[in-house]
Amino acid sequence: MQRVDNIAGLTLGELAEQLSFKTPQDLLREKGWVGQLVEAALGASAGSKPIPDFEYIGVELKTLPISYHGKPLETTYVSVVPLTQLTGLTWYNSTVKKKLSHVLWLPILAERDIPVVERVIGQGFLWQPSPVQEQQIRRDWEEQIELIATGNVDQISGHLGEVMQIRPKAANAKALTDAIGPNGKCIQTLPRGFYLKTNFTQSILAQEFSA
DNA sequence: TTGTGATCATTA
DNA sequence: TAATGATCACAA
Repeated sequence: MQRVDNIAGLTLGELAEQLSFKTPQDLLREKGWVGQLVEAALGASAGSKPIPDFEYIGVELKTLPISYHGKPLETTYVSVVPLTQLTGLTWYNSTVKKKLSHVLWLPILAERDIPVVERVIGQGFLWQPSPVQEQQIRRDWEEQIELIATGNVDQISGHLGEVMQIRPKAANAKALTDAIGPNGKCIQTLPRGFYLKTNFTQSILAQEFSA
């Protein structure tokens, strides 16, 4: 958290310079650049391993792009959605519960008209879901996992879910993976991810900064 | 191919 | 203009 406090208020350009990162003109081709930068700054065990960013303390790091008014500009990716081998899968052993059990949120003032180099790092904070918040996420998870388990993955769209939705998460629309189809047969479908809706992350920010 | 980091950009 | 569906880079 000392590191978090130390980078609060810095622009992405300033932090990039400190770490010898080259700031891109835009994020068109480097959508994960900001996340990689703050991982390096905060000492997260980088890489694409399926473990928490800070594996020894079980904390997940999430940057959160916000508008001038402090509203989240994007949904927040949580994890890949399991589409097969769902037997025995419960909320309690789900990747979503694990990932969201402890999160370090790092707001970034990232309005689209601000050049990447001038975007400002906000005050990061640790968060754990309240009982109510966990119930909201759990309901969305169980409802949508049920659809997948019963072979109705293709009926899922981003409209579902009160606070967490399922959307494509793939290299492109041609990427396919195995899933359960009607009649229990194996079908090919787009890989999906769980995303926290902006209304939910906004409430987390409100909870943190209103107090 | 799947998982990590996400944002882009068209649609509703 | 917000939200959904599409997409980008890199590592293992």
